Amino acid sequence: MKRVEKKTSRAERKARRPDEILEAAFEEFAAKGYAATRVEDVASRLGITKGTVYLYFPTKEVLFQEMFRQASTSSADLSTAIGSLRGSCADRIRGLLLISYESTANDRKTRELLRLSLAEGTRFPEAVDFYHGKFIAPTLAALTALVEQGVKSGEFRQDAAAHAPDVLASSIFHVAVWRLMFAGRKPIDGKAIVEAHIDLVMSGLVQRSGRRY
Amino acid sequence: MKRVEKKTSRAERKARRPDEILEAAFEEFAAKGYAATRVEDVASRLGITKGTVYLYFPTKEVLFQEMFRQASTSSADLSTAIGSLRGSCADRIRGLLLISYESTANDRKTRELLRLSLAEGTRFPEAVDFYHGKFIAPTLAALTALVEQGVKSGEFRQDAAAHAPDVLASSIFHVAVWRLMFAGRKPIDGKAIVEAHIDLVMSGLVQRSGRRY
Amino acid sequence: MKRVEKKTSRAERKARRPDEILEAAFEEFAAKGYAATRVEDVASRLGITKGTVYLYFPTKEVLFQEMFRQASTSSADLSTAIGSLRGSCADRIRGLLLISYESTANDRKTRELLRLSLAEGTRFPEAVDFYHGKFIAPTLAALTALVEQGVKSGEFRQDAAAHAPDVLASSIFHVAVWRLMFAGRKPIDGKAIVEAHIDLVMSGLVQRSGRRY
Amino acid sequence: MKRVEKKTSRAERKARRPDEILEAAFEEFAAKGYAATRVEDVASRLGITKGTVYLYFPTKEVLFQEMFRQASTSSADLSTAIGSLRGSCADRIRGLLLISYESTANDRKTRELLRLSLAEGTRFPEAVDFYHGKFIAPTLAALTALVEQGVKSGEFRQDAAAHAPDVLASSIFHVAVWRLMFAGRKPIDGKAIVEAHIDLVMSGLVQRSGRRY
DNA sequence: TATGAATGAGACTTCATTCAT
DNA sequence: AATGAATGAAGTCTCATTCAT
Repeated sequence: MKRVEKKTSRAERKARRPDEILEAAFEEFAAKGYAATRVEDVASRLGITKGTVYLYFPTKEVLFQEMFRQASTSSADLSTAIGSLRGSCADRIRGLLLISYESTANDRKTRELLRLSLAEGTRFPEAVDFYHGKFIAPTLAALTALVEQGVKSGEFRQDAAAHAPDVLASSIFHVAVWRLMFAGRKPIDGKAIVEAHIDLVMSGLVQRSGRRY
Repeated sequence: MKRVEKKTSRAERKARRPDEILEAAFEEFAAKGYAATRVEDVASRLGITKGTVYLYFPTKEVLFQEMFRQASTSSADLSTAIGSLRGSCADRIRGLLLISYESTANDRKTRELLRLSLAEGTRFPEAVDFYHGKFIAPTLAALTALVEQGVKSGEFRQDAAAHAPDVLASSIFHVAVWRLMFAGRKPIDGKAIVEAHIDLVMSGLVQRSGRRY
Repeated sequence: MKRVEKKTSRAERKARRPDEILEAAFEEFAAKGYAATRVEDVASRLGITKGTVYLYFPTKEVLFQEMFRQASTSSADLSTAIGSLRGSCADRIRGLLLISYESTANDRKTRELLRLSLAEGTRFPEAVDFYHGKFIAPTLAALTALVEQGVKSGEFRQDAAAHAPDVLASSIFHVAVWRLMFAGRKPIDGKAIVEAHIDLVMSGLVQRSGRRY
Repeated sequence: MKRVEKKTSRAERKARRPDEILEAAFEEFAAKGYAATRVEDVASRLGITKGTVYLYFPTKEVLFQEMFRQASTSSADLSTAIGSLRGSCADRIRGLLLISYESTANDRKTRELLRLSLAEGTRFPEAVDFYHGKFIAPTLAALTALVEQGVKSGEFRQDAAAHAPDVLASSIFHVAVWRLMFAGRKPIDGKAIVEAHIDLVMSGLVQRSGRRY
């Protein structure tokens, strides 16, 4: 294959190779799934040959696993963002969900990892564990903590504590799944939905003098 | 292969064959995805051979498409159930969502169709269209109608009309996706979550004298 | 591939396939060694394709092992022949060695198995065990028994008992190795050598009248 | 790769490289055969890389051929040793066979060259010629000369002259092949066998007093 | 109708060889 | 001189599809 950039030194190229390959692998696996992706397709994306891919990753399986690991890790760290939230529990929940939306439903990479988790979970259970540990668990844990705090402080209804975290998180999945299914064919305003969801759920969550619907 | 049931006549068997095969195909495709499923795996499930499958379906692709079509169609018809709802808009929405939950998130078959839509959508866009037409569109359309009616009648907040249908449907996606990802490994009480979700969103949706949180 | 014989029924063909393939595998492996033989070469010999070979043998390794096993087993059974020997110990030893010569050094198949044992013994230790069990052990065991008997009866020298079996068997290895190395390029009269060897070992090279050399 | 010996000068190292490589190649080819040996395996033995091997040998084939040539040549020169034999023909034959045993059956390197000759003879006929020219031909030629001389002088039987050289040499092949096949798994006392063989061939297995068997 | 032997295209993986550094 | 990244031909094995029985 032809040299793309003359300036890049061999050492630099070599240092970047694994990440480049992982990146290309992400694109291919996300687009076609594990089984339907050929190692050569991954290589072609970079203008290299399949042999070169095998220089860095011993098998297609490992390539997939490393790709998933890297893609999960390269995304913005939720925990950090979660730590910087301020305000009332309601405020913090809103902030948390918006962060979570941005990193999970609105971020193409994370969205595709969700697809891969669903599609390849049988063959790669660790991928699902990764996804859970990186995206789902932190959000739910933080939501649970905030909801409990809100209940304790009397800010939230007592009875809602049990399922509120799942309820709160659901619009994020909704938007993510929608986009995975319909790509650009049926566009939705994800942020507006998530905000409306927060708004509506919060109205219900917050203690009120009046009675229910 | 040995005859499984002696009583079934040849003609009966023959008449059922296509459906049996589609059923077996569903199981295999759901478990392994399109590319990783072998036509022989499908046949083995029925104790027949590859060749017989090709007697009824010309290619693996067609087998997948027919399987998807049949699996979508065999499920309970949402529209009928929707038509039988009675009561206030809130009541009918609650009823609708519970029906939708049962047929979408709580029904293994429909859940796996969601997985396949996400996993194979690139290769089989019609599958996605099917899924949308059969499960998503009817629910959203009915929700939209009910919300609009509720807004008109003053039962619901005006401003929430725009995104309420998506918000209301979210927990169903949430539960469906959760179960697809974690199977039995992280069980959730789907119905309770959906009900809590309805409860909380309704509290927010319903017109109230008091102010917001 | 074209049908070679119209008369052969499918079932007959199928029944013979494994042995045919093993036979072809023997020829290829013997000629080129394990690593240098392609499964396709084996198939081509029969006018079939590699896929067919994999219908009967799961891997090239198994093909080799089965081939070796079959080739060892298909050869004439030494033990039977050994049992039918009659006469003095010397007569029986002569008879035994001639049988052994015929089946080991003079039989192309067995000879090639010796080559494969030597060439592929590292990768296939069971092959060596097979060869030993089928060709070497029976001959040496019978020789040992006959020599012991001859020593007991006073027919043979006492002091020679220890190594006589190995000494007696030597010329067979000699002829076998020679033919493996030089094929037709340096022909030898194997039988004459083995007979001369028997003769000399029995009676001695040195002139009879006087004392030893 | 790290420098193995600090004291060795660059020039010295360079001068030795070809031989080092051939030595490493010998070990690898002997252990795995030509086709199963990777050039990189050879390099690794020396702590160098593939590329370096190609600096000295243009192809794997040439590497094998040069290795075989060098390994054959590096062994003790039979002809010299043969020339220094003294005594009766029987004595000289005994001496010759013991020398031949030491250099052929008892010397690991020569033994492995025999294996390679048998295993790779098809692909490398020159290897076989080398082996013959270096180890077999000199021994047989000397044996032939000695036997002829012994027959002429009346020391040996007339009738045995024709095949005696082959007969005399056979125990050496026997021991060599045995060791190649069974390595340490079935140890034999090679020298004792060769000596017993010489003894028996010279004097005969059969008791001396009477006539032949 | 059903079988399953056979095919052959195609995918993964290996490795001899090259060559820029 | 030495490296080792890169190539690409080649080999093992799989599997959708065909077709004679």
